[in-house]
Amino acid sequence: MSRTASSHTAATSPVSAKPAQKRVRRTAEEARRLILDAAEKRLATQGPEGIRLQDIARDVGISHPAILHHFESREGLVKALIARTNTQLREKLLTALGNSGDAAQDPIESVFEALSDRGTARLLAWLLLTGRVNDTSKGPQVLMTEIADRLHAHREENAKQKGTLAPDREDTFFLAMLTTSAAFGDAIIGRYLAEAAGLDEAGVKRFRSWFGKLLRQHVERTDAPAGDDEGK
Amino acid sequence: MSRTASSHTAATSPVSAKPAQKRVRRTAEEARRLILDAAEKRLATQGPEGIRLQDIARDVGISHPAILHHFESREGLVKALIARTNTQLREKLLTALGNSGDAAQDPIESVFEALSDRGTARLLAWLLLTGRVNDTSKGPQVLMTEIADRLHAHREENAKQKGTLAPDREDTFFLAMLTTSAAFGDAIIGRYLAEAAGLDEAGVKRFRSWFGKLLRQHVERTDAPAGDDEGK
DNA sequence: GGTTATACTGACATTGTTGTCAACACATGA
DNA sequence: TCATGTGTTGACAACAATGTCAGTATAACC
Repeated sequence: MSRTASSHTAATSPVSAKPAQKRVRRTAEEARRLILDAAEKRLATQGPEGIRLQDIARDVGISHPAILHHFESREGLVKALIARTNTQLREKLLTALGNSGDAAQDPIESVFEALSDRGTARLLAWLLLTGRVNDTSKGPQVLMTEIADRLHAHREENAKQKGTLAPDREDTFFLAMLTTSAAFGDAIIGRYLAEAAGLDEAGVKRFRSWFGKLLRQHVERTDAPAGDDEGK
Repeated sequence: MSRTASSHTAATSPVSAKPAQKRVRRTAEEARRLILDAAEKRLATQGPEGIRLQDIARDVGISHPAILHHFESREGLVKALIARTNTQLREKLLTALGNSGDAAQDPIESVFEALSDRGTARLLAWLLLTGRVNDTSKGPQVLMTEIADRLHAHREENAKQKGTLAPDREDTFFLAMLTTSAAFGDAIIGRYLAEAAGLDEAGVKRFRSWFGKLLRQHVERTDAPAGDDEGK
């Protein structure tokens, strides 16, 4: 209640010698970037409870009100982090899939790569688990449909060229769904599974190409002219 | 500092009329079960931040110190929850896979079923994301290897009966890893993916059997005598 | 050099959450 | 009916986390 407002101004008077007041001042953009980087790292390593303003502030080397200055609130920081992660993922995936000309040598591994890089999937998994996706941006699920659409167009074109039957649209969606699910699951439990199975890094890589090959074989067979065992 | 210890004992004296003190008293086991149920529900819907003693206590209809009485600390509650979830999952999976005689009609769907039931995978995903698995029990990754071992034994036996080549051990592990990863990922993002793809409940079911078929075809081809395109 | 805008800080308020403690109430058995 | 064990509670302590605020320091522009 009784506000002792004098404490601050009183302390400003030259009590002792502390004139070396070198304060770092960044541009707002730079500061936001650094804060988001630190938050992302904390989140990826420690989970949601790792996003604490004080800790992040210490990581960056600022005081925690500075974070509030740039992001309004903790929730604002989280939303900004979601937005940035989504756009980053989008760019990564789209360039990885669409840039390399036609067939995008191995889409599956690209997806895994993009998601495992920096723990993006872990981060997104958290956002999905806390149900904070519908709010800000459209989220990864929309990205998945975009990619599925591209893939399907590609398959249809191939079919037309070869004169074979166009594949079922749902089949392509299932492919995309499986890949996305597997990538997310891999981000969460992959580490433990590999460890339990006694796989080293090369083994994990083998697993991914095994998966890629599995899907490729499926596509080849499904898109083949003689769809003999399609019905069963 | 100065403890006003009198407040409580003083209030006990008959100030007004409140003799209707009906207090519910459960067995310790029952109380623990109810508390774990409530915690599980909170965790599945709201994430780790949803495990708050006060909230859980309100859900059960008790006071929060009662929880501490049964579980020592919040962390103790979490560990008990992990342990229970693991054993439940273990029982569910093992009965689903091993009980139905020989081939366990469709192991993949059983795994999905077991993991999606009650949000078990969501719960485990949390525990994995927060890195709280190595502590208490062995966790789902060990369970995966057990299942993989069973599956591999089954495949080897089949191969011996048919006189074909025994499949690569790693192939079976990859099958198990993919299934586990996909199931976990599905638990997290499956809802959103299905929504984005415009799938209803029947569509989700189709997806799962599509996946099951994909794996079955792979097994059939890999275990076939003529391994012609195995190398590529 | 002075003015302005704003990134930034220290101290504090506020709120929420875990954990402690003494006492209470219900069940069981003597 | 009394004694004992223990499930249960309200009040409080201790601590941590977010958010507020007045005021400071730095960069840019005049």
